[in-house]
Amino acid sequence: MESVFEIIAEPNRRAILALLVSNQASVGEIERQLRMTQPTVSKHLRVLREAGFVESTVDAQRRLYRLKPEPFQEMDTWLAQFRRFWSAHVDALERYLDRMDQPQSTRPKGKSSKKTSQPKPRTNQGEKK
Amino acid sequence: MESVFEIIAEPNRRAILALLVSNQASVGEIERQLRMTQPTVSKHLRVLREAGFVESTVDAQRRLYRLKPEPFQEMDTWLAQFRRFWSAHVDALERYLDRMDQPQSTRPKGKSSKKTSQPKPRTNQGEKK
DNA sequence: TCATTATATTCCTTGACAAGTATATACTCG
DNA sequence: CGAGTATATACTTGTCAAGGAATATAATGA
Repeated sequence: MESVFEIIAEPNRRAILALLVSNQASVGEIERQLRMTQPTVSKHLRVLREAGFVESTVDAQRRLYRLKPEPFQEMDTWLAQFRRFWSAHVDALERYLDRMDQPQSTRPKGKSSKKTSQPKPRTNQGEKK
Repeated sequence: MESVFEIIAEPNRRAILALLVSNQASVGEIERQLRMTQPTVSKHLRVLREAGFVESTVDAQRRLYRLKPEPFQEMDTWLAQFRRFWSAHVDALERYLDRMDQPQSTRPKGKSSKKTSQPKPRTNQGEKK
């Protein structure tokens, strides 16, 4: 359980994080809102705390948990290496759809401001099993 | 193995994705570059393919694998709900560091009451929105 | 002090999954 | 055709994490 990716692989932990994004919450509040048992909530919160996703402060007998930003930034950094790739694909899709909108011979107005070069047709190929 | 988050929880799969971001590659190339056994590579590629992270085309006896954008966009969408939160924190940290840079007085002494401290060295890079 | 509330922890069982080994499938070329 | 190459799959095993039940710890208030 070392990486941030393993931490968020667990659905209940993602639910807890999504809950905490709007407000801090106590264990009992999380327990009721997400309909999980109390030990389950506490155990997931421990994992999240040790991974730096949340921190807690004491309020009488309660403990209030709230998000910490660092692991999210780390995920975003990892994702960034793919961002250029996928946005290129989105652009290609946009150009394709733009062209579909136009009658095939004449294309009077350019909606997308990108370049309209089309060097390579997509390899559209089926999968089998 | 349902969600995209479980897929990328596995370090070898993340390595494969990171390798494919620059170029498509055959199973054998992945095997050599990442020093994994061939069945391990094939099995991870199967998982990645079924989850929509990669697609393959046949080139003689080889199969060339390349990335597909959709799951990355899905991750980005999930991450987006936290982005407002963490950028607010980055802004707060920046303001704090800006204030530290000022040689001015008006330094309140003991300010924080209860907080889990988090030592963070400042990496200097000025950026404003 | 005791009772109550809130949370953390321990023990146990179960299931998922990753890797290794062996084998199967598929394509190419002589 | 057979040999060689490239990839996929089957089967087994070890590890590890998630959840349930019970219990421990801690703070509050009477």
